[in-house]
Amino acid sequence: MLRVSRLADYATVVMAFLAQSPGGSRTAPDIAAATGLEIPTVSKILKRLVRTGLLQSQRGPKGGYQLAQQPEAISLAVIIEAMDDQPMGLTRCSQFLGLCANESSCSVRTNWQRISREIYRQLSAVTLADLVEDMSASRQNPVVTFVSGQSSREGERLGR
Amino acid sequence: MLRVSRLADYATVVMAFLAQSPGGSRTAPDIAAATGLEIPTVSKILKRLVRTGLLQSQRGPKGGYQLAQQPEAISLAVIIEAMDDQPMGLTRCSQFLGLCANESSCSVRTNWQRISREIYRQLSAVTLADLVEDMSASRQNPVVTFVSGQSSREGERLGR
DNA sequence: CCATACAGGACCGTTTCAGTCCAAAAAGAC
DNA sequence: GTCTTTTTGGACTGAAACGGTCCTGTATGG
Repeated sequence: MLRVSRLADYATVVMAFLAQSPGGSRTAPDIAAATGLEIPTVSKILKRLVRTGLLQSQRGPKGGYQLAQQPEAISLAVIIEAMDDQPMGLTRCSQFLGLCANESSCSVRTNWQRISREIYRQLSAVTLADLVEDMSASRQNPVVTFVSGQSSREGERLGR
Repeated sequence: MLRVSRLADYATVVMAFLAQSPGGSRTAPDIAAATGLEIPTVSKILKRLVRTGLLQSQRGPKGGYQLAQQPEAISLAVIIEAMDDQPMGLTRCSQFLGLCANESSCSVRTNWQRISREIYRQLSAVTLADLVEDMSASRQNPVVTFVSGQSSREGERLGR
């Protein structure tokens, strides 16, 4: 199984809503109503997004949340990362050291690290603007290459 | 958080061991000893790998497990998939229908589906042979383009 | 001064996953 | 033919992680 946590999933929905909503800040209850999520849950997500600098907040009446940057400047990777404090990595032994005896000689581990890094790069190449964009509509100029673009352009080979 | 389940992680190690071990089958206790995992755990993993056709098994004395195909023909994606019965997908709403009210109009959901598909493709491009290969040694001919290769060659644009 | 809204942290409940065990069947060996 | 070795399938258990909730405090504007 390979999966994004539910909180990270929700976070992308929340961010997408804020990206689409017109200028000015939205309150947590507003966002909850719009996304169909519970207020405490949305609130928790919003707090983390503020702490990591993805959102700006304003207290008091007329307060609320808004994007700290343009949708084009916010990547999926940072949104996902904002939801957890652990370092990014698909497998445990590629995240933490000292879990396995034959760590030093394990080619699987080092290769998993490369793969994790590559997938992270892919997620970094997708922006909030991409996520909001309705891809179902046929377009004349498919400029955005989305996930696959970045690495191919640079001819990356997993760090070799 | 984006992570592979621990069982899937172990499965890659088990498969890597079998790929590296000389011809003939290995018993579950053998594999457990070699990988440092518990016998029941390894056994559970082996059963699933057999059921999905990645391994061949032989009962009785002189029995054991061995790869059903060449390491070059087994991808990371199928190993990971073998460990769970759920359909592949990074987010819930991209896996199952009917979880969200505004499913039909949600661009986030459809875009997540594309991203999931793309990452699946990346994992399909990595074979067991790649995983076993020691990448730390400097090589003269870096032919294997690993994760990033496949999609760039085909100029994929997430299904557009 | 009061109402509104965010901030931070603590806390609990539940699901999910990893891990274990047991009875059964198959396949050689003697 | 029987005994031993090994896989098979399922059920069961324990624990940890995660999602979700709540409470107290602080800032802001009317």
